[in-house]
Amino acid sequence: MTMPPLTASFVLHFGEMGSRWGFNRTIGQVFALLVMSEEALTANDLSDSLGISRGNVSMAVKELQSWQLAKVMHRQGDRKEYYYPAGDIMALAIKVFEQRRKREVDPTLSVVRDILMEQPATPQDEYAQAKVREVHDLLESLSKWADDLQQLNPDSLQTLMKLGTRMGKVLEFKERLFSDAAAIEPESPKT
Amino acid sequence: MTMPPLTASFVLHFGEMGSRWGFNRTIGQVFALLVMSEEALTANDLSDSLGISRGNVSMAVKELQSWQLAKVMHRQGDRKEYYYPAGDIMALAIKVFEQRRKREVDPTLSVVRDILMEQPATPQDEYAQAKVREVHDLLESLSKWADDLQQLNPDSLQTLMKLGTRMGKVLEFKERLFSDAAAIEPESPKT
DNA sequence: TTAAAGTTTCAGAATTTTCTGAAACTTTAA
DNA sequence: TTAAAGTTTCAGAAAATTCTGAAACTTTAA
Repeated sequence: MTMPPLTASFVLHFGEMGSRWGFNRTIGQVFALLVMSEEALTANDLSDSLGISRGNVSMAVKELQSWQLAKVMHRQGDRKEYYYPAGDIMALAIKVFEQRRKREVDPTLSVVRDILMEQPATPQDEYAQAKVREVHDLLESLSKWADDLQQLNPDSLQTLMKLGTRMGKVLEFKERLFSDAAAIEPESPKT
Repeated sequence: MTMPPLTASFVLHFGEMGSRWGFNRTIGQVFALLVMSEEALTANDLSDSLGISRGNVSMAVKELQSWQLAKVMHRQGDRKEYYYPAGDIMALAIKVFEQRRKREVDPTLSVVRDILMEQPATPQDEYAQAKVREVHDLLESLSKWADDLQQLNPDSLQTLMKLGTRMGKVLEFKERLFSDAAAIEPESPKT
């Protein structure tokens, strides 16, 4: 089984990008090939098309299933497992995001929380802890925001992205109002 | 020069996370240490504190400067270079995002565009190209959105993140209106 | 039961990435 | 000029990651 040319170039590129996207070359290639294929593929199809070992394919599909990016199906009277992508492009992208946050943000958030529980031992530690708190606050709001966005259905997400700049305009206007108010009543108590 | 304990644990963690965040352990550690330090640090400070070679530090600070995450300063009557973080936590986070997009999304967008220029050679290629187009559209709106967000000043960003869920509610409401309208006038021409 | 058809595992090989440290280079000032 | 104080480079060593392929395992059906 050999890949049609356009598929091949996409698959190869996705393999190269794999490591930047948090998975390795093989996983990237397998994922891309599943997405590009109209039909579900067997482990042997993948192994042949990509020229990688059967064992490697096995690890890759396992990993993709753990990322919830691929699923398995069976065909009538056929014992082989057929792999296919777990949803449309949008759904897959959302899952990749979700997983990356889990791997990239959550562990840091947890370490950062532990550090904030500690008693600072030196003045430098006090400074460090203040910085860690900033990191904590930022990661936490980021994380919450991502949660919120993920609750949205894919269509709302699309809408939101299209909204883009206009959203920014609204916010800036709102903030200008606030700072004007502060300038007018400079001696009002801080709340 | 030895790091105070809280700093040390943060720095070590950041080193471990380094690779997931798109840079290696050393770069992660150097960056974290710069952020945690009240004073700017010399290459030797970094090398001593982190227990890594002078050459490695040199590469790391170079890389951090190329990411625009660190800057150099000099002190009166002192030839050494002193490194410090290029902005507050929020500004640094924004830069990390920007850089990651540049490294993770832009190359794919470019490959994807090339593929869309090609003439599909087989029916499979046609299917593949349709999928690639979906990927393209998604990446492009994502990229545009990120651009828009980056234009915002840090305070607006904070506000936006805090807005979180409520934003989603608004959008869902808006969409409900749309689909209701469609249900009421099912035979109206599509525009 | 047995064997055929398939999947998974994992030790070690291959590859890739990172790190060291010595040598080369640069800058400053005497 | 020269040398001291510093920085950078890069070949090869070390470490980490990925991949292979043979053996072990599982499932199904005759």
